[in-house]
Amino acid sequence: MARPGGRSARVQEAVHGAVRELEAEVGRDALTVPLVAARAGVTPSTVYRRWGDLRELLSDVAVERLRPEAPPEDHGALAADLTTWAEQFLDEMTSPPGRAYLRDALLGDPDGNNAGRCSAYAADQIDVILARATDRGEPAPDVETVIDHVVSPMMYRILFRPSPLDADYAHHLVAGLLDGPAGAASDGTDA
Amino acid sequence: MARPGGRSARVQEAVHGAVRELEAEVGRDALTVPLVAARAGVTPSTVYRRWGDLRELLSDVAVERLRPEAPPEDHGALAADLTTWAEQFLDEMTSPPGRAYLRDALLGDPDGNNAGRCSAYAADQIDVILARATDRGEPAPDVETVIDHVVSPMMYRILFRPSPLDADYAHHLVAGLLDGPAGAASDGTDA
DNA sequence: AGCCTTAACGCAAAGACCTTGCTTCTAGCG
DNA sequence: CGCTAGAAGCAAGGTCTTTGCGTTAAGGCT
Repeated sequence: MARPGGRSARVQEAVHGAVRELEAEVGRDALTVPLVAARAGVTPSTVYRRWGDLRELLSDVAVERLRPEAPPEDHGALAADLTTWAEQFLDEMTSPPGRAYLRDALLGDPDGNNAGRCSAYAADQIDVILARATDRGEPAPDVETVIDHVVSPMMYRILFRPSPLDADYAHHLVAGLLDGPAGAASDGTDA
Repeated sequence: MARPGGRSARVQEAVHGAVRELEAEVGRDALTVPLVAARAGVTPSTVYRRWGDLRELLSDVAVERLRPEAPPEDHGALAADLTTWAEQFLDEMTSPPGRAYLRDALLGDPDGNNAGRCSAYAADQIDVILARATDRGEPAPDVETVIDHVVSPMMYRILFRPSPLDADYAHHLVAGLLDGPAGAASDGTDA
């Protein structure tokens, strides 16, 4: 049984905090379970039992850091909202820490739950943007379409390509989506 | 200095072979450096010195397995070639072993070389398909455009989404590219 | 052909990490 | 207030990882 309010929660917070502190102090590559456990004031076996592995622990912490802290900015028009969001998203994810968190989140993730959460964060943000557009009466594409045309290409290039990416690329993708073919209509994409 | 033809090459082949054998015999999760080394007939320290890490070794082996073994099939038309290739690509990558190799390849890859190689494999295959189309006189999109519109969405969903993917999705992506906006014209995408 | 140079491997010891059985603690419940 | 069970502490044992040093062998040179 989960006991969210008790000792378990305190331990989890202490361990997550220890990871964040030590990442800043000694660097991500120098982290070890015994080190984190000592900083958090728990025994290593506690960490191993709860997370099973340093990578899974780092994955948990990384996902926390990838969670957006605020809803996307409202610029009064779909194109501006999407473009700004995509630029900020790309900027965050291409930065060295962003890449590191992304890798960690994907890496220590046997069942894909954390990866799914990352994807859901982006989808939620996009959903807000599209809902605003609909409220304004603007025609808006489907969330899945935005993911296919904007999020996926950025992620693919971040993960697989060494070359750097700039805001122009994000702009180009959004323009290709909105000015393009099925511009504002949903096209029934589904996974 | 690299000494490609000598002992180094034999050791590398023996170790790679040991990984493939043991993956089949005991499963990927049961692999350890000492185990692989013993099977390959080398000492663990050799593996640690050359690869540094079990993950980097697995990454190397995984990239080898992701290399396409033959040029894409020629069906006499761009749409058929791309659709067939995308379907086969998706099928390979969504299979449990495909996902595992993909994860391993991305995972133990500090400088992104292996990820870049994976991306280059796909780009090369697409390049062949597009060159054929051009030779036939068909209008063909840019490689980068195909990557943005077809490869990236598949990869994103494989890596970040738990839901299964079928051939219809690949078909849908190719159709969206060719029937869509810039259908056959290059649009100058670049990383 | 035979020596030289040097990268790469083998060996072995030391240290760090991971696992696991058992005990103790504490939050929630009757 | 006592009970129950999930979670943490403790400690020992085993496995993995690192590292220094000697040896081997591939490639170059005369």
